[in-house]
Amino acid sequence: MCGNGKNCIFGNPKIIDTFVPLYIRAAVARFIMHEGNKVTINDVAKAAGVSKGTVDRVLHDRGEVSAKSKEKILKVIAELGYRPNFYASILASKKNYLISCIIPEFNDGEFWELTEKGIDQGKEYSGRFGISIEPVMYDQYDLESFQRACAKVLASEPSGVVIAPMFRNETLKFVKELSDRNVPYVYIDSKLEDDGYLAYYGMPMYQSGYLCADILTDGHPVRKVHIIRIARDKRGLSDPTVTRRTGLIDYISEHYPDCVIENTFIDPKDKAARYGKLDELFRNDPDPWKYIVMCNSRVHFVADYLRDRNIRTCRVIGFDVLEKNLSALRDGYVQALIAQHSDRQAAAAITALTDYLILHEGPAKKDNYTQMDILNRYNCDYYI
Amino acid sequence: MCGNGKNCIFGNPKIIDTFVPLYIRAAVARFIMHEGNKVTINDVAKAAGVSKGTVDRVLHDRGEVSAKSKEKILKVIAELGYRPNFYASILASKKNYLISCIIPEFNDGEFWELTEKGIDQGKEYSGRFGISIEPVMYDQYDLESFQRACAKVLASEPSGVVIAPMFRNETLKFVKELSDRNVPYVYIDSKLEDDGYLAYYGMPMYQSGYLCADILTDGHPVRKVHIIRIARDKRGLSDPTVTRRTGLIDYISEHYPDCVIENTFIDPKDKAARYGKLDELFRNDPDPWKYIVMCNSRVHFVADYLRDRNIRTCRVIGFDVLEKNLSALRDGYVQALIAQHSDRQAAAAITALTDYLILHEGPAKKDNYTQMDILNRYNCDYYI
DNA sequence: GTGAAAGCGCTAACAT
DNA sequence: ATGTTAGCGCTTTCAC
Repeated sequence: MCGNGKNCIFGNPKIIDTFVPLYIRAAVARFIMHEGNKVTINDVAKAAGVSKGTVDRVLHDRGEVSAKSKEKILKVIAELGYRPNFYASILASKKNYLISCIIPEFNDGEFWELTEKGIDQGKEYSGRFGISIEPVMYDQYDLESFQRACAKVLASEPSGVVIAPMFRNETLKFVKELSDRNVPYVYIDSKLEDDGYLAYYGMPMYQSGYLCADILTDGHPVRKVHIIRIARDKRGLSDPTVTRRTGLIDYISEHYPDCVIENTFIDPKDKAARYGKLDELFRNDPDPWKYIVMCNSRVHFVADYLRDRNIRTCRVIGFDVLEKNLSALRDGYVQALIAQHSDRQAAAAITALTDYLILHEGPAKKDNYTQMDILNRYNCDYYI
Repeated sequence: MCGNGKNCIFGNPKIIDTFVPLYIRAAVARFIMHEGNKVTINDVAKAAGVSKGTVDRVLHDRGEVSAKSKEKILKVIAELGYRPNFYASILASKKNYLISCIIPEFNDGEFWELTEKGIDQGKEYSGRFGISIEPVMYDQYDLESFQRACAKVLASEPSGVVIAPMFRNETLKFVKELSDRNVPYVYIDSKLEDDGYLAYYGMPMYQSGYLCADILTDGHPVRKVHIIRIARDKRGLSDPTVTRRTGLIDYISEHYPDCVIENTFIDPKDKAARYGKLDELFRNDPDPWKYIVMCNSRVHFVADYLRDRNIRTCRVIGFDVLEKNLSALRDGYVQALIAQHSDRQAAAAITALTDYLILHEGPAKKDNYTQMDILNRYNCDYYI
């Protein structure tokens, strides 16, 4: 269970840091992996005057070693700049690592589909190192479903967890348990305020709202901005787009202090009601040019309405590369999409965990904000 | 030398395709890599009634096997869905693979620096599989320097080559030689019309020009577009941006048939002359608003001029994320940059070659066009 | 607490 | 042309 063990020398890079002078480490790191003269576990054993078995025991911190031997071995390891050969390790090991990925379930063409693709990409990588991946889905509108997912994951005793959190409190409880068990976890999409995660991969939400507002207004004399929002039937959910909306609103009030912001709530499941709301919006806004934005991935709802009503006097900005959004973009009902590679986020999360488990190396950066991609009809076909 | 050998079963996926029924392959592919019951070389040997040694010989096509045995072994391999365990393979093998990367040399902050970073990323990956990387630079304005680079690479007998071609004819000669030697090669940045490459990673150049024009004009009533170009002292070079310029010009003539396109050539090495040219441009164009574009990565030349002359009545679009370009973007002297992840291109090229050498798997797609990223002051800080 | 030894699946040198 | 065998560096019993 190295990699999780606090005292495992690989799990605790500081130990190596303490012993190995930097100039040696740089050199060692370069060639230890494969070139010629590597230091092997045998060399260490000899130099420390013990057997491989004992070295292996301290390497993986599985006890049954005298303090004296341990100290000696650690010292020799540092002096020689020994690094384990993970081919040999994997070959010889019967271990079966498992990484569980907890994400919302989805229908075809929805946002989380891309994340799942990323999980598959990550699986390909982790698979090479003998690590298997188990996706565990939950209903993002159902707290109990999330709890069940967490319980299931805990029961499977994973070596690492990737999680896209939607329920704040429950997630905090869950990751606390992971921490207690020394199971590393990585946030994707959004993160919480705890500090125990190995890494985070997601979009800078506030900035994405700010950027969105800039693209929406685009220097035009905008007097009113319509934010279309999803009417959520359930409460208690952390709204994943508040921060984005804040960025949007901040930009508007900074650059267009007189501009009015109007919220319209639509029902994703009731087309008639949705159209009613949008009709109302168009009836009440006298301005011939409308500026419309959606802060989530469902801008295709607006596009469908505009297509049906044959309205082309809007500037519409949305988020994410759903197929429906792309076709709205191509047809000119949406002027721009702000996209993110949520597949890469998921893949990066798995890669980070894999490297942590196999190489005992944490990611270079803990918080990784992915780039915000601006898509229009001319570059969207080369996306992904 | 498997992976290069034409008859090596891994080098020739069709052989496997022929023998293994699809439904078996799917199942096998899933678990062969690591889960429990793998088929080993021993199983194959037993089933074929020969020894491991013989199986290994046909696996790597190193001859000295009777046609009969070979046939039998191939059949058994297919039936059993045997796939080699590459940990064991690497562990036991003394082979030293080398991938050479031929790219233009550069100064700090120039375009190719990012490519070099990508090579380092790729190296990290390939390094794990015991493959070393050697970058070989050439002067992109000096044919002989390129020839020397090619000769050097050939002399080092690489197992694979990554190349960013600038000299068409010489490159064609070079890759012909590689093909003859069965050395796989991958193009990055741009590619040639030969067909022997394993993969290509680069930007869709024509489309990038088209996109650029769209961003430049942005719905404004544009009457003249200034293309700033680099005065090249040497001839015989294939201009890497012609195609991009064509895309740009096509867009303009399609959307702004009356718009005039004016070329201005500037000298990258002579600031005074450069400023003279630009002064002239500004003197001769009566329009207070100017539309300026550069099709290469040097738009910072224009930005510097505008900064010095304190001119803010231009819409300027350029390419690529040099530090100088980014600061021009932040300061508002450039309105947008069209960027590409040339680091990822290089890394992907190395990954593709690595997988080809180790796993004997070609890339999913041969031609890989990377996305075109639109950068403005609000999203550029999250790029890379 | 520690050491010895038997593999993991493959490669390659050496016999035959 | 084919079989045998000694490793590659590490993990994991099983003795002591």
